[in-house]
Amino acid sequence: MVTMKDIGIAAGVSRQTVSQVLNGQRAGGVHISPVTRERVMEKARHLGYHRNELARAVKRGRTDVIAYIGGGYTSFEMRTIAGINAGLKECGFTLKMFLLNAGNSLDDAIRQCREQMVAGVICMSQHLDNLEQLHRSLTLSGIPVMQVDEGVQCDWCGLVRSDDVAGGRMAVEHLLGLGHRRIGLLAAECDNRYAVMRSQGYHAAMTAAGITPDPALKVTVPVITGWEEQQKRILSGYLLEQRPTAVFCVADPLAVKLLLAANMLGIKVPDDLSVVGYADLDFASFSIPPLTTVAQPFEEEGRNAAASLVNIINGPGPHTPVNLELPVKMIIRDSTALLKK
Amino acid sequence: MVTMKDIGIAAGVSRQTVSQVLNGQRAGGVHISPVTRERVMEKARHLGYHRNELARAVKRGRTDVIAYIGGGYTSFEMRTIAGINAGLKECGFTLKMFLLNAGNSLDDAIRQCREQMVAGVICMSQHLDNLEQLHRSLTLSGIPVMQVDEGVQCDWCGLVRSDDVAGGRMAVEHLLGLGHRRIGLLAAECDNRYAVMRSQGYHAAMTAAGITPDPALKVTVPVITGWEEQQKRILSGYLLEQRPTAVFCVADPLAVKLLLAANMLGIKVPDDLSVVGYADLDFASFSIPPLTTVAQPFEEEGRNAAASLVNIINGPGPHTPVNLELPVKMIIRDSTALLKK
DNA sequence: CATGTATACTAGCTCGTGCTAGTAAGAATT
DNA sequence: AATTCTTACTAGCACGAGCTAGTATACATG
Repeated sequence: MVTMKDIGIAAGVSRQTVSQVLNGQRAGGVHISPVTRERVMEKARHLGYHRNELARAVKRGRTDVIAYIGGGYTSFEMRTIAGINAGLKECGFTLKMFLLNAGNSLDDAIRQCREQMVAGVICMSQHLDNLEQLHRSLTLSGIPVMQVDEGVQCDWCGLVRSDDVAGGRMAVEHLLGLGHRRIGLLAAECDNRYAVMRSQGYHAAMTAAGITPDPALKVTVPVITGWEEQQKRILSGYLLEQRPTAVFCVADPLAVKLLLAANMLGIKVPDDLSVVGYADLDFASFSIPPLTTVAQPFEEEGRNAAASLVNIINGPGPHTPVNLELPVKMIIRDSTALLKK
Repeated sequence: MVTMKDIGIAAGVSRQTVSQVLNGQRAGGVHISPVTRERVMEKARHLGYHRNELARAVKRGRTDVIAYIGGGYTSFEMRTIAGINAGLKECGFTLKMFLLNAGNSLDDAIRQCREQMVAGVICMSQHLDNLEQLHRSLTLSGIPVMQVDEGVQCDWCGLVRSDDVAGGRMAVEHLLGLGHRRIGLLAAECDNRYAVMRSQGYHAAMTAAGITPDPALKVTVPVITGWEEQQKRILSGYLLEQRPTAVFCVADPLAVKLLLAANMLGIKVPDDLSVVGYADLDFASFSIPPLTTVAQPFEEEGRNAAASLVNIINGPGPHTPVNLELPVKMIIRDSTALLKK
C-alpha cells in the first residue's frame, strides 16, 4: 500500500506537503509552489497512490457510506437498490448492504452501522416495530434513516414511495374508459398498506365515475406462493358468481392467478374479462395474455431516497422528514379491452 | 461517539487497559484483574460503546469487508447477493455494493475497492475483458477476486456456479422418462455460455438414450425482452413444421414464450407438448400451466463464493483458484406430461 | 533481608490521514 | 538597515484503535 509518506520520500518533501497538494483547494491558506505540486502529483501517479478512505474517515469523524437494510428477497428490491446505488454515486457516496434474510438480526445490522460509522441508512421494511427500534437506535447515534418503497408514513422518519392511491385510480380509470362498469377488486387476505391504498384508488375512481362499488365485487385470496386448490376454488367461484367484466388486482401475482382461474373456466381474457395488475414485475409481460399493469418507478424511488438522505446528511441541522410520493405509469398490454356490447 | 478513552475515564483506568479488557483473550500475556475487567465492561455497556471498525482496520491494515461488483439488474442477482450476504455473515464479514448499472464504471469500482481497503471482491460479470482488467488491477493490490454464477472458468480466477451441463441433462432425462423421443431445444440467438452448456447436457442425454438429436429440432429466437411478431413467427413455424412432442428451453423466459406460441396455435401444454424451462425464476410458477424447470441454487452459489473468498483471504499464501459447480434440481410442475400414445 | 516472580496496570509507539501553528527564507516596505 | 509581508514548507497534535515494552506492587523463595 502506497501512503502519503512514500510519496513524500519519493518527491523529497514532507508527508504534510503531500497532503496539502493532494487535498488541493480544500485546505485554504497553505501555498505550495507549482513545481513542488507537479512533482508530488507526478510521484503520486507513478506510485499508484490512492488515498485511504478509512483513515480519512477516522480523522474526519464521518464516512461517505450509506447502509441499506432490507429483506433481500424480491426482484423489485434489486431494482430499488440499483436506483439507490445510482443516486449515491452522483453524490460521491457508496453503499453497504445488510440483508436480514439469513439469521441476520436487525440488532446486528444496527451495531454494524455504528461500528462502520455509516453516514445514513436506507431501509425497506414492512415491520413497524423494528423500524421504530431502528430509527430510535440510529438517530440516537446521529445516523439519519430513510425508508424507501415499503415503509410506513410517519412524522419521525422520511419515506420515498410511489403513489399507490393514484395507481389504483389510474388502473380503474383505464377500465372505466374501456366501458367497464362492473369492475372487481382482487386483493390478498393479509391486507398490507399497499393493498389498502390501491383499493382506496379503486373506490375513488369508481365514486368519481358515479358508481357505488358493489362490496360483493371485492374478493380476497389467502397468501400462498404457489397455485393451490383453495385459491382456485375462491377465484373460480368469484368469477362465476359475480361475473365482473373487469378486475383490478392490487398485485401482479394476484392478476396472474386470476388469469389462471379464467383460463381454467374458459373465460377469455381480454374478450370476456379485462384484468389489470400492479407492479410491472418481470413476469407481467410473459403472462397469457401479457398483463396490463401499473408500473412503479423502483429505480426512481431508490434514487430519490438516496438523494434525500444525502441532503439530510449534508444539511446543517435538524430536518423535517421528507415524504415523497412518485408518480406511477400505466403499462397497457393485452389483458384489457373494450367492454363487449 | 463513545471511545475507549471515555470508558477509561469513567472506570478510572487508562485507555490501554480498556483496550486489553475489550480485546479479551486475543492479546496474550497481559493480565487484568477480574474486578477491573468487570468495572470496565460495565462502563462500556452503560455508555453504549461499540468499537470503531474503521480505526481498527487502519491499525490492522485490513478490513472484513467484501465488495460485490455486478450489474444490478436481474432478480436472481438479488438471490445470489442474499446468499453472499449470508455466507459473509457466518465469517464475520460485511458486504459493500458496486453496481455498474448507471454510469458506474468498472474503474470507479476498482478505485473504490482500494480506497476502502476491501478484503476481497465477488463479481458477477459476463464481460471477460473487464474481468481480466478487474482481476489484474486488484490482485496487484493483493485483493483476491471471485466470480459467482455468471463468469468464465479460467485458471487465474475462482468461480462458483451451478452445473449447467448436468441441468440440461436432467431436464432431457426427465422428458425421456416421460416417453418423449422427439425433443426440441430452444435457445436464444446470442448464445451465451449457459445456453452452450445446457445444450451440451441436452446432447449428452439424447446420445446416452441412443437418440441422435435432429438438428432441425433446435431453434433459436432473437433476444427481445417483449413478445414480438418475429418471435411469434419463428416459434409458430417451428412448432407446426417440426412437431416436437417436448421442448427443452435453456431459459425460463424462452419457455414462457413457447407457451405463448403454443397457446396461440391451440397446442395444449402438457397434453400435446411438454415444456421444460431453466432457472426457476419468479414467473415460472405463474405461467399457464406452471412451468417444469431446472432450479439453480442461487443462494448456495452466493454462500459458497463468499466462503471460498474468505478462505482465500484468511489462508496463508498463494492459493489455487476454486472452481465449484453446484448441483441443480428439477422442479416438476404442470408443463410436462407422459407422451400420448 | 535480598532476590525472584507473578499480577496489574500504563507509557509510548504505530497505522494513514487532516489540520493548525509555527518556522525559515526571500521580497517588499518603511 | 530594520521592519513587515508573502511564499513555501514542516512540526506536531489529533482521530480511535492495537500492541509491545516497561513499571509498580504484592507475594513467595533463598
